[in-house]
Amino acid sequence: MNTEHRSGCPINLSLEVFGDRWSLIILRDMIFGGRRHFRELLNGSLEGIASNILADRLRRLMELGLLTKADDPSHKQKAIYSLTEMAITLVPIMAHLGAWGRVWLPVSEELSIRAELLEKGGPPLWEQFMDELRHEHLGAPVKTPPGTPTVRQQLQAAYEAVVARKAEAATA
Amino acid sequence: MNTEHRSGCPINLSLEVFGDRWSLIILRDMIFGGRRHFRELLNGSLEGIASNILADRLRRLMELGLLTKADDPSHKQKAIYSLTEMAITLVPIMAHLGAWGRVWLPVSEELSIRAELLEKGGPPLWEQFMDELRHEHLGAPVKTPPGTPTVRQQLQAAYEAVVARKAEAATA
DNA sequence: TCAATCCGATTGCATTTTGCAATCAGTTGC
DNA sequence: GCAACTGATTGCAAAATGCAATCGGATTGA
Repeated sequence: MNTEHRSGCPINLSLEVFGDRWSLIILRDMIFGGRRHFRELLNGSLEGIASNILADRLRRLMELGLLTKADDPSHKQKAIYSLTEMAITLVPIMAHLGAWGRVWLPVSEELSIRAELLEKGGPPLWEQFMDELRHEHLGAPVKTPPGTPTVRQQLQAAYEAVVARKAEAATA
Repeated sequence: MNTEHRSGCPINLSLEVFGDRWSLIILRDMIFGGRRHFRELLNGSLEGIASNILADRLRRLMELGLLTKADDPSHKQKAIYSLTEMAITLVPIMAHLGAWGRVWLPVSEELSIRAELLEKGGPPLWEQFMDELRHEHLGAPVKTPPGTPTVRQQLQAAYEAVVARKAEAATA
């Protein structure tokens, strides 16, 4: 990892981590899309990341301590990427960024419903989501009662409801 | 302004605004450093931005609606840059970014004291700061009682106290 | 008056980063 | 055996960045 920094300012250092057009997109897809494999990130990305950029950013995010990589026991060539605690604690920042974008930028309705729910849920919902991510990626024990729908499931259901409603409105 | 977007996702759109190494640095210096002129931003920047990059980013931030530019009545050549409401509402994101960076990145003590105070102050302090910025940049009426120290003054005083303490410790 | 300084930029140029398409060698399922 | 899929790598053109020098106009100080 490169240890030369422009300054010791927290905002500058954060920007040295995320100050590009792809790193946060990859983390978004892992956090909200549940993606763990190279191909899932490559083909599932709405924005169409190139494979060389994806490989470079995954390597860089590992060097920075935001991701780890492990072998997939089911496939000798597959790698599973996991979020570290450092990356999981970005959830509140993602929520704020989404909320800000929803107010000021030309977001699409179906893609902003998740941001809306996250905003309305506030810190308690973010904490629940972070616990779920710790379970998925770090093997931490689950804290929510069994049977509780996961935050990602709730967000996904809301997204699909909007898509279905818009499809119905279009055919009606 | 370019209206082609990679996707309508709020996080992606936010990244299209801030996904570079300088835009947020400029906004940070305007918000926390109170800088309004080209030269102040050019020479005051800890990270050493180049003048052509600064000119390009100021133009871009104006196109995006985050800044406005006006003539300085005291100097026919000077331009005054002002934050818009869109930029002022970034304060909570700045606070979160600073808090995250303080935990996970090699920040310097004197440059992270502001982030620490902003974090401890929480949303009420952010709101007070945003009101002050609305007064400075948008001409909005002040809401705090007269005589109350401004948030920027509080942050600056804390910064200087750390610098003074470290200087004393170094000579002792 | 007049030179020095400051103002917001602009220019030229070398380096670095990015985006895109094609390709790679090993693994898997059939 | 063989096509499809795995995580990447390579080559190359285009764009962004970094740096130093410079611009014409405005202001300042002697």
